[in-house]
Amino acid sequence: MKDPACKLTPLGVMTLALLRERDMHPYEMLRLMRQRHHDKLVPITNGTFYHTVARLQKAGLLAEVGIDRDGNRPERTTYTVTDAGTDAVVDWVHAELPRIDHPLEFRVALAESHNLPREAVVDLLSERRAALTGEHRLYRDGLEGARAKGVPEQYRVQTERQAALLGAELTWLDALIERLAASAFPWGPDAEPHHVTTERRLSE
Amino acid sequence: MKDPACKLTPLGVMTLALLRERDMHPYEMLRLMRQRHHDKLVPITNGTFYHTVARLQKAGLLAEVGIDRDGNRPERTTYTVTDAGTDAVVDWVHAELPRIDHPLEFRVALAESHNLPREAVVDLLSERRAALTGEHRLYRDGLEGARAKGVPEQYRVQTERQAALLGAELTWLDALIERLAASAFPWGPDAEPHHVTTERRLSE
DNA sequence: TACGGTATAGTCCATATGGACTAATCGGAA
DNA sequence: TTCCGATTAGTCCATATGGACTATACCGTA
Repeated sequence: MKDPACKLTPLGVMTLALLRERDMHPYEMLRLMRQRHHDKLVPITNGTFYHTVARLQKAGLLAEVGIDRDGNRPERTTYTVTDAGTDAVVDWVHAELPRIDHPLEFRVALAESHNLPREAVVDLLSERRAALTGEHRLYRDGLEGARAKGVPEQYRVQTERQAALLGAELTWLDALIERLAASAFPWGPDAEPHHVTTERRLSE
Repeated sequence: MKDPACKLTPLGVMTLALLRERDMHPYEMLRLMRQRHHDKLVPITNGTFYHTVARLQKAGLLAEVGIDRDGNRPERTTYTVTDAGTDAVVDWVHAELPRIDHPLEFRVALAESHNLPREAVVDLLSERRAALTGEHRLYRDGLEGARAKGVPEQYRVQTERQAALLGAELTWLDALIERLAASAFPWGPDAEPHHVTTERRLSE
């Protein structure tokens, strides 16, 4: 039922999400993403990006809305996101938000989680917290066992780090869920629409 | 000078590192890595793994040492790591340990850092700490600015998480560097050789 | 006016990845 | 004995990725 969204890559999701703000041509999306440092979230290279756009179009998740030409520069095709594309983003976030493998996917899902209603996000993040707690215990037990068995510390540093980071993530997650559930701040695209880009427009 | 090691993938490094323990055939490496949960560190799929071995062999980093046959099952080629392969691991860890982009690569580098002498690791991790501190400040400043500009909290959650995790990593890293520098525990493969696998051997 | 550098807007290709598929053998139950 | 499923040991291919390359237009300077 929620199957067709399975093939989306993180960059694909970010592309669709960007187009929800307004219609754009590919190079403009590239510039925007880089200006907003979204390339810290996901590696964005030219080749991958243009391929992604082509794939999304073939999948019917975005569509051309016009071709304009500025001066004598190459034509630029402007794209818009389709209804299927909007649904795909929502479904993808729904699927990735509770998962604890795929750290990269989670970051993107979290960044786009405002596309879902507050209660859904609280539920999905609680599910994630449960999984994370289990994973944390697994690591701590594993380390305990290794220490007991006399595995030297130099072979455990990586696992110790992982356990420490899992702990930190749990702390952060608990705080977020609590604030979300208590409605400590507004949520949802209707509540506070993404403010329109104030930077100088690209063409003009 | 340290150039030829540049093309190594994380899985390639782990493969070479495994072969430093003893000669093995590919399927045995696969089993061992999975038994040791190295697939939590790096995704390990069949296709990728066998391709990786082939690539390493073509690059001269590992070499066949014999083909045996057990019963009537398919032949298994046993591999060993070459001197070039050993150097490549050391160079790769040297290059990746101080870097703060490439989180996956860092985890592998950390897991294999015992291949380097203690002082080198202290230096490289200190370099990493400096970079990490800068990144952390960047995030905190960015968040400060966003808050000042009135960017709604729902659009900042991902960045807040990143900042929190950076903080946790700094804390962990400081502790590790201090203990390493103070020689709080043994270090280096000569100090405490990796204990020989106690599990039941595969063939026999 | 010639000229070099940067911004625009991509294309192209070698390589890496994931996962479905193959094929033989072994062990145990009916 | 025969059949079923798991284990062993990979192969193969479609797709994704990174990064080098192209080509034009604009802008400031000498």
